[in-house]
Amino acid sequence: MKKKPVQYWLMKIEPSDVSIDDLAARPKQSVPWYGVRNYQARNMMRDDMQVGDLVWYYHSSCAEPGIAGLAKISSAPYPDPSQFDAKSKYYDPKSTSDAPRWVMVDVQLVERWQLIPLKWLREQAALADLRLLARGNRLSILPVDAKHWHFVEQRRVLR
DNA sequence: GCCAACGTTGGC
DNA sequence: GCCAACGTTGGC
Repeated sequence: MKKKPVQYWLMKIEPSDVSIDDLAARPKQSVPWYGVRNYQARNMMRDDMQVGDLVWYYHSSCAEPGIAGLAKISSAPYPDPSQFDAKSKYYDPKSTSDAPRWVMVDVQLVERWQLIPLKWLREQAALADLRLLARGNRLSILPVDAKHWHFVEQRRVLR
C-alpha cells in the first residue's frame, strides 16, 4: 500500500475495559483493539490506517468522558481472533478463517495527558464540526481533521 | 428494496 | 436508569 502522510484518529474505549493507566501498564504499552463489530470502523482500520498514525485515546461511557492521552497505530491490520472464539462475546459464527470478517490493529501509548473533558471540547468554537461532537455520533473510531488536531495540540496545555 | 423491530452506544 | 440516535436484521 502506498504510504500516506500521518493521519489522525480518535478511538473510543471504556476505561473500565482498558483505561489509559491500564494501557501504560501493559507490555509494550500496547493493546490489541479487538471487538470492533461495525463495518465503518472496520473499514477505517483495514483500509485507511497506517502504522505511525496518531490517535486520541478517548474514554467513553464513564463518569468523565474525554481524551485521556496520545497513542499511535503500532501494527498493520490483522484478523481479530475473538471472532472465531465461540466463548467470546465478540464471536461471529458467519466469519471464517479463509475470509475473516473483522480485523483489528494494535494501539500503543505515546503520552498520558491530563484528561481533556468532552465538556471542554464542546466549548471550543474551533471544534464545532469535530465529528465526535456531532449529534448522535456512535462510531467508536473516527478520523480527526488536521485543523482540529492542531487546535487541541496548541490549546490543551493552556487550559 | 423497504421498513419495522430490535439491540447497542454513550451522554446525562 | 433514561432515552435519543443509529446500525443491523429479517419478513415481505
